[in-house]
Amino acid sequence: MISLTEENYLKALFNLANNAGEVNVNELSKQLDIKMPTVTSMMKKLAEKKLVHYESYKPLRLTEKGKKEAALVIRKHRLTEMFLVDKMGFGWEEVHDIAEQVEHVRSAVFFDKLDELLGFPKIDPHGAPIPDKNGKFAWIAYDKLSDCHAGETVKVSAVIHTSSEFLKFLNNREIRLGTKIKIKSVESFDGSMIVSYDNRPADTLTHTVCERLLVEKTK
Amino acid sequence: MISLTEENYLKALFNLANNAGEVNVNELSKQLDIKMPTVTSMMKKLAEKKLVHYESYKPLRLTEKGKKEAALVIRKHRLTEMFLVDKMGFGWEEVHDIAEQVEHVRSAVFFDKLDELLGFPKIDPHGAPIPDKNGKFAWIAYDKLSDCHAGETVKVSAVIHTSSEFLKFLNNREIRLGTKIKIKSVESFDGSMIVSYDNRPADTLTHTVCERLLVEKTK
DNA sequence: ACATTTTGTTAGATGAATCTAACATTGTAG
DNA sequence: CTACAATGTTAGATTCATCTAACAAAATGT
Ligand SMILES: [Mn+2]
Ligand SMILES: [Mn+2]
Ligand SMILES: [Mn+2]
Ligand SMILES: [Mn+2]
Repeated sequence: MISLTEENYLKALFNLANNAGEVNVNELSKQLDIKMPTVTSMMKKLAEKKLVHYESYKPLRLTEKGKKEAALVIRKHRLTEMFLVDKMGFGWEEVHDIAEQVEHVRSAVFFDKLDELLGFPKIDPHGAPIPDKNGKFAWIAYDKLSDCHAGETVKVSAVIHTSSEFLKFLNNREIRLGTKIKIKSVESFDGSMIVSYDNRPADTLTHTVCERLLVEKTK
Repeated sequence: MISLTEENYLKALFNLANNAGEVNVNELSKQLDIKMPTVTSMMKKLAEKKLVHYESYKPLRLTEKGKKEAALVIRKHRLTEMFLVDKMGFGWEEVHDIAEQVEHVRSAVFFDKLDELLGFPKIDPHGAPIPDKNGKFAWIAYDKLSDCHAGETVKVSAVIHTSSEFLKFLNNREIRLGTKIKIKSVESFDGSMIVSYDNRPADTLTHTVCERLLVEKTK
């Protein structure tokens, strides 16, 4: 049995590990806003349960079992977010905090029903993939808008760092998943882009914004 | 701030208090499946928070504040159950355990949205009233089927003791809210009733069943 | 290479919610 | 009215998740 608290640690570990596969105690501590000694002791507990590999002073790594359990929590989170947006009419900027709680509901039928009512969605409202019931992800390789070039037209496919503030900013600019953005020019000194989309007047997106938008190139 | 645990105690107190307004430590202990000393110490804590009146060896009573908070938890529970049945397609026998968890989600907008999507329902899937946002109940005075007489035709309006087993029994008999039951005869020695409804063959309902069905008399 | 900073661990304390064992009060049945 | 049963409280222990203070290891920079 994995407690609510343990589920949150596993999810945070998984999300931080994305590239290297390794996470520092310090990083995890900051991510969860929990002090390092608490994290150390929880890591020992999760190691007992064979969910993480733990050795003193070494970076943390999820075991295969840990990765699977983490993926299943992420599945519950993302199905919840999708349901809140698609079926309940919430904005994509409103759903994270609610999903952070609902993801801990213990009921297989509940999440199966969400999945079914949503038509077995593959991505969540922020474009992130929803793992299947075995915890397998269908990773999709998107480009950061900030890595694209003047003259290209791209489709917004996902957002990273999905803080409510950033999502509200995108709402103001009327940028959503699916928006086709034409890159007019790129300022080489600060990486900001002058873009147009949806017949709006040309607009500037800062490098910070462009780094957080994942896109697909359209030919 | 009222913890999840405290919310469950308040709800149990409220539900047990229905008539007398008073609840024994022992009753509450059994209801929650928590030992008496634990209940006593929680009562002292809730008394500190002005949610219950507590005096040693005296029956427990919710304060007005406690009643209101309890009603608001019940509101969240019942809105959740209603949503699960009406909007998600669960059976009325499946929803209690899920609602028991979802009721603790901390998000006013979430429950407001449920309420709105449901069209501000007044009763839950078991016929129980849903308190308003101020914790006020619109009590409806129903009769127990067991208090009705041969020859009367009544409409099932609510069920009490909504265990999954009892609800599945009603499913098998195709008895739901709204079913019109004609009382053919009452066995005086055991209180069982021979009834007919929905053009089904006459059927016997034991006293135990009749006590748990709340009905309205139809003229 | 050493001093300093950053990161990580150990030890011990705390608060919430639970338990058992022992004792106290209240209610009840002869 | 007394004895026994039922109910309730107190005291002390446990588990979980957290913290702070002190110490230890690793990384960094001059
Ligand atoms: Mn989220
Ligand atoms: Mn969470
Ligand atoms: Mn219920
Ligand atoms: Mn509950």
